Amino acid sequence: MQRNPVPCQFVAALDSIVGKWKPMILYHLLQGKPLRFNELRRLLPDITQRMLTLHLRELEEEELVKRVIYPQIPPKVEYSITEYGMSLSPILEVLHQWGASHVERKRLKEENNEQTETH
Amino acid sequence: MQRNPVPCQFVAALDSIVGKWKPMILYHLLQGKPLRFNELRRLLPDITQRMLTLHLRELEEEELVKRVIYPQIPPKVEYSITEYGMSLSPILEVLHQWGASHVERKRLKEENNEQTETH
DNA sequence: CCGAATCCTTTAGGATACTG
DNA sequence: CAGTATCCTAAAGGATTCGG
Repeated sequence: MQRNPVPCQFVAALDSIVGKWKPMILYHLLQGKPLRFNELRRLLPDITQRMLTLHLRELEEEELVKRVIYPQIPPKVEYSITEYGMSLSPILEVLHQWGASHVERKRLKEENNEQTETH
Repeated sequence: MQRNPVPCQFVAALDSIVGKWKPMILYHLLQGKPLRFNELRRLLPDITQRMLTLHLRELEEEELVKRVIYPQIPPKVEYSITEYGMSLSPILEVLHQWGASHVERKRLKEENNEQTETH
């Protein structure tokens, strides 16, 4: 996208993670236990079937997530993290850390604002 | 956004970084040298004035970037990374690393595909 | 149970022209 | 030089319905 050879790598990385639900899907799968479609739905209460399918397909496409179909009636499909997907673990870890402190920082700031406003 | 208390921190972090040009703006400012509006434009050849303004305002809003106006004619404005913005450095570092290897991985895969197809 | 298909809304981003 | 203001397009995401 960008001529500049260095920063464009950020974009490549972010493309794999960005998507409204992708970090959360990866987070849950990184716990190690394979999850079925409806298990993921329950873990992500607000996601629609369509978005879950779309995001899982994209993650599968990039080989971050593996899809295993058990030929049964009723059908059973399990999603799990791939070995390559595990390499995202440090990224999500550091994102999570920073995000938590960022949220806390914002919260503290709001508190201060309220106090100075009411006095 | 999400009830689940843990993964939503990712979103908070990503919101600060995501945006077509934000990682690159941050990357350039993290070099340490304050940059003027048009200097940033030159570093990001394809960005429009509008998008540069918008993204800078958002980064400023989150106190990741500092804006200093020198009251002169012609006007001079300098953008620099804040101390808080520097805390993003490890994140961008790890994203950059992973992104680079991800791109390389894809490239190798394409190469293999071409070879097996032509034979 | 695990989706695909269709249609619709919202948001991000871009093109262009103008200004103190 | 460093922006605003307007208008427009494309892409992401959501709602709903249908099917093996």
